[in-house]
Amino acid sequence: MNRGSGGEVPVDLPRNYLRPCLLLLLAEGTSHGYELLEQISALGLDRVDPGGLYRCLRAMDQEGLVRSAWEPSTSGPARRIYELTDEGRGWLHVSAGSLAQVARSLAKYRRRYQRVAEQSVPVR
Amino acid sequence: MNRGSGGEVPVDLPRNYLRPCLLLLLAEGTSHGYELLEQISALGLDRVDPGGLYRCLRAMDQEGLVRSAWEPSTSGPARRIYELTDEGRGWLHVSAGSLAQVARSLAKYRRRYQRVAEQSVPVR
DNA sequence: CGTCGTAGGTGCACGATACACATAGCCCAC
DNA sequence: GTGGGCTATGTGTATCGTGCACCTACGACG
Repeated sequence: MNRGSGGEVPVDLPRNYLRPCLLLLLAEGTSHGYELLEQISALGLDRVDPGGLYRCLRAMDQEGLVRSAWEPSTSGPARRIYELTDEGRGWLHVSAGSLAQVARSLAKYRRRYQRVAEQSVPVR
Repeated sequence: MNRGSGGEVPVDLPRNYLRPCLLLLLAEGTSHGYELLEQISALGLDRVDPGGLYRCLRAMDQEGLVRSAWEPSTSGPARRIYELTDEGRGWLHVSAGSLAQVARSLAKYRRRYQRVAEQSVPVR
């Protein structure tokens, strides 16, 4: 629902989807922001805003979901590497359950949508 | 999310989920705000804010996705009944496709989550 | 030198959401 | 007939997530 032309409808992922995605990637192994930025597109997020990603990581750091440390690099700027904490792992489980609930809701929507779609767009 | 206590993780439905839900309900038949408010919980939305719902309906009215008319009532206050337009029906189809894409993304997340969950929470 | 790729970050504005509150009509009980 | 409850539709406002633009810094390469 972008202004004006009734054209493209963006994919409208769940709110806060970035957080569980980052937690999941960090559950697979420690990493740093730039790398996560590249990996995250594999989860359906597309054109992730780097600023938002770094902000999200720092927020989770302050909340204790992740731990961070600077890692100097010989070739290029230093990286801040992130590691999942136990609390973050707990949060990951909870939000995975929450996302499963969202998926159930979407399935319910789909079933109901298909009923009305059959009538307005009959099989050919 | 809620600052401080890593407590409740709300279900975080897709952004703008209200719109496609209302369009779907209206595709099943004309209705008015109050009734939609009661029906919408069946789609997974829970504790929907009435104000937001009415605002959403009026916005869709202005955008031409729905048509509205006042219907006087013998028992109780008048209702504004909403009817889906052709444009709204088109929007419904598009957003249903978009939601399907979200569902695919969530499925991808789930598969990947289960891989890491198997390791940290082994089967018992 | 400039510029490209890596890496991390801020500022700001907009839109969706959440929460509180307002209004008005009808009906029933007291 | 007054007060409260249900139906029905809204407004006002704060908050928060998101998107876009922009900035800094380091190393390497030509």
